[in-house]
Amino acid sequence: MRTTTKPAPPTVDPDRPDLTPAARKVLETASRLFYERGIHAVGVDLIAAEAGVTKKTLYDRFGSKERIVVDYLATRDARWRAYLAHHHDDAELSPTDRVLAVFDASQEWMGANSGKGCSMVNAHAEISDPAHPAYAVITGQKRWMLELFTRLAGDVAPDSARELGRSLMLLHEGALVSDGLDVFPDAFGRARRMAAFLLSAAKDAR
Amino acid sequence: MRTTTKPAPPTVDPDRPDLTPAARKVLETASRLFYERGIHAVGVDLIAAEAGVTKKTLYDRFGSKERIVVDYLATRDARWRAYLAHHHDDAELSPTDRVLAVFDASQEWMGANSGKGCSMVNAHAEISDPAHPAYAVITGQKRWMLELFTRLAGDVAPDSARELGRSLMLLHEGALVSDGLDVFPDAFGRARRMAAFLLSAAKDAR
DNA sequence: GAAGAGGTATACAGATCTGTCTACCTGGCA
DNA sequence: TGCCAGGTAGACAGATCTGTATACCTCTTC
Repeated sequence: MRTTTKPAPPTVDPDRPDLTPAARKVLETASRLFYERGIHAVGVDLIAAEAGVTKKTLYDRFGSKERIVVDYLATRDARWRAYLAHHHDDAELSPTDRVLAVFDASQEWMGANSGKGCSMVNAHAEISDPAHPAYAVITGQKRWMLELFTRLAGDVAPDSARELGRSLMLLHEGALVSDGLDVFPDAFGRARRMAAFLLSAAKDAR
Repeated sequence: MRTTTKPAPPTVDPDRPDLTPAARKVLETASRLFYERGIHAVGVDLIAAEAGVTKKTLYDRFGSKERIVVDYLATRDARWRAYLAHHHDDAELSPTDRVLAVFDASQEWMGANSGKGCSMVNAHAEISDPAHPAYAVITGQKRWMLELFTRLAGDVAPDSARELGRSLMLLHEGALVSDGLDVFPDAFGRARRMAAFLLSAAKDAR
């Protein structure tokens, strides 16, 4: 990884108005199954059956399983970004609170989507070929998150934006995986407190 | 998860002297392929072919693919614990240095095993059934790591051992996944610095 | 009222996956 | 000498997987 190409904002519409009702049902069903059971463990027959749709319709709309996988990740990414934007628009927040709001949003998101961890990390575990079209979606989201944290950190302590951004990213990834493994409670609350500690230390060091 | 049963130390011998040479070759090959490509993406035919062994031998020794998966995770876990023990035995370290040595060991380990992240987390993404025998290996390792960090933290700041242990665990998980995703450099170095910061703050608060 | 988009139902092709079976070989050991 | 553990070689069974094909139905729209 670690290319020098730019952020890559071309995200899909989270509501997918381009899809027919049957196609939307397929994507929703596939997303749930992929997340709960893993990508390779879920076949197209199962997706079609659970979606209440014939396999022909599935292939007429998506063309291949690989395409459904890519759409699954891209749409979930788009929904997460929209979810996060909504959390940031909610009120006029201090720079520090805007950082902490990301951890709050993740906690709520994982609570709602009952957590098996990060779908991007999980997909990364199953996809070995960097040329796979899903790879760009996965790394794209992670780079977007890193840039988000770096930008938000810059509003708290401009001189250490890059350093702080990476540390916040590490905390967020740690909370995501810890929450999915469920080895100790309240991973996001903990990461949030640790983030607040880091931010206050960076502010004091000005 | 979050059972109340005890740690569960019954680990296998990392060198697996119980295996025949052909079986050891199978396990080594399977371990590499599972880690690089994912468990479901690798078939037993491929494992046998790459190991230079017939499929009959493979089934005579292991009985099922599931068993190879469990042995893959259990043996890797055992090797990691031995690797870590070796790092802790190396010299007489201060309590703080013993914590930081875990991050050093992980960095070296990932450097040698060229990282696609944590094999336990990756396996967790592919195994949905908690009754699967591999599940206990995965959660067992994570709980063991949490207890290790808690114990080591207790030697630095006894009053906050539990809290510190969880925070160190979160940092370590964050570094593992960040290293695997390769979205920013030197994740373990960063986690190590953050851990040192946390430990010094906990010591000052005594 | 013709056409086409978006469906259902179902069979099928071809590949791949886990697991089994028969037949044979080889070296160590009682 | 004979036995047996641990192999090789290779065919095969049965399930499952991705993807395609044929035939038909039902709206909406021009």
